Amino acid sequence: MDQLKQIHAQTITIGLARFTYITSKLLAFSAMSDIDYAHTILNQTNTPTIFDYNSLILGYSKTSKQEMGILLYTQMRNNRIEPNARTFPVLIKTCDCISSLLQVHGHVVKLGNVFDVYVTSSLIYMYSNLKAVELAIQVFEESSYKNVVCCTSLITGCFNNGLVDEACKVFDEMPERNDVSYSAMISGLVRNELFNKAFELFLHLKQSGLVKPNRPLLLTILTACGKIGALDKGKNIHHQLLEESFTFDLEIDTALLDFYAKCGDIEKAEDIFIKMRYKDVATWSSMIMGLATNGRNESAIKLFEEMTHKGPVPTDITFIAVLVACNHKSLVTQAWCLIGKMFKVFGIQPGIEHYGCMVDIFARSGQLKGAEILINLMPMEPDEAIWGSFLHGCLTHSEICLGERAGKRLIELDPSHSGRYVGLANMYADIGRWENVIRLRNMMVERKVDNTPSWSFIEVDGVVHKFFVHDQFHPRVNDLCEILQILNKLSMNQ
DNA sequence: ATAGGGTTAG
Repeated sequence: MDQLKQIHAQTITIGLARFTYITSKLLAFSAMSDIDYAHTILNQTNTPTIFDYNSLILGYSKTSKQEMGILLYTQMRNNRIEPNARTFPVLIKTCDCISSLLQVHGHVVKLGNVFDVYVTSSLIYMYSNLKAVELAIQVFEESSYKNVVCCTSLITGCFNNGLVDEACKVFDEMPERNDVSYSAMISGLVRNELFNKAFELFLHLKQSGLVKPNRPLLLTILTACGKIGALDKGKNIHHQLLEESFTFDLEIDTALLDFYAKCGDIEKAEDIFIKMRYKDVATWSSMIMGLATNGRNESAIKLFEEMTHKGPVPTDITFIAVLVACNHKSLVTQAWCLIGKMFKVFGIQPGIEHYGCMVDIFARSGQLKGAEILINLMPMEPDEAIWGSFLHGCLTHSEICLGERAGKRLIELDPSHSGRYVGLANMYADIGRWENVIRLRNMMVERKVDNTPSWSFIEVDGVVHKFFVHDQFHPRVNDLCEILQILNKLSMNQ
């Protein structure tokens, strides 16, 4: 950037600045790294062109000052500079609410001659980004020319708004696919927890050799392996990353660290952490969470303290990680202090996960009253996890009345929610009040509550095995039950 | 002569 400033100074000294394309080139270049400097160049230009505005709006679209896009567009039009087709893809990217996007979309339609496939794909991307996926679909359907980018935009948009079937349909029907569209498809499946489908498609891609898996795709697959604990599969990706000689950078190293930690190889994760030259807040958070979920709670808390002294500024996610460690050690006061510190020192508003951790800590340690007060005080609607912690705490500390009251109130609040019946029923079952369990089950049938059961899974030799509660479908269910009994006995004797 | 869209780690 300093060099760029020198060049800029020189163009002014030797009089080159009057050649507008030289100044424009400087502006475009600096808009990528120093937006304020780029804006100064625009302000110093006597007759800014459409090139200058387009470059500057693009620059702002990549910063947090999104609102500058519309502002510059207005200023540009006041200066009687007409926008062209290249103005809109970048302007659309700076729209931070649906009303400004609708307004910009209106301008595109009104001008007519600026509507092209770049504008279409940007509109699809931005409408779905702002949670208006129906409008994205509408733009897509009304467009006469749909290229691979438009289709990919819509696939991502559908996936991010829960429209899984629609995303698959667009992918199946698109005439041409490249590495980015495969990447979008597979990462969308992973985000929607359709891991088997994602791995199937990845395998198909590798075997067919249609397109080469790119860096984002390999990172997505690695993350998916971590989420389902697929150690061997993930190790393969690790090797592939080495073979592809992608430069091992912050993102890849952090993804690897997180993957090994999630698969239980905490030593390997620590090894990567220690060897990393550049670590950012995601790296630290990942390591703290890895230690906490692997039972190394003291180390997690120690690492967090080290981070506050000489590491990057923690985020909301870092605090979740250290709260998990506190939870495992029943450090009620310390957890409470951390949440206070998070808000007062770091200005981070507690989210539902932070409240969730705290309720769980209270409930586990038997402070059910504290947990109840917190649930009533929290500014958002408590979710399943929070009520689950509370009910479980009521049960383990024999606070049956409190649990019963909470469970009943929950069902009244949302009679169509199966989890609320199941939570209370599980509590009755554990204390042997079977008549109440049966009553709740009947109530669910009468009220036609959708009761899709929960499930868990494990990957063995590349196959994901899925289990429901009391599921007897697995071919080796007897062996599995026998092993479970042995494990239960072992943990009882400890 | 200069300016545009889709996939990516906690």
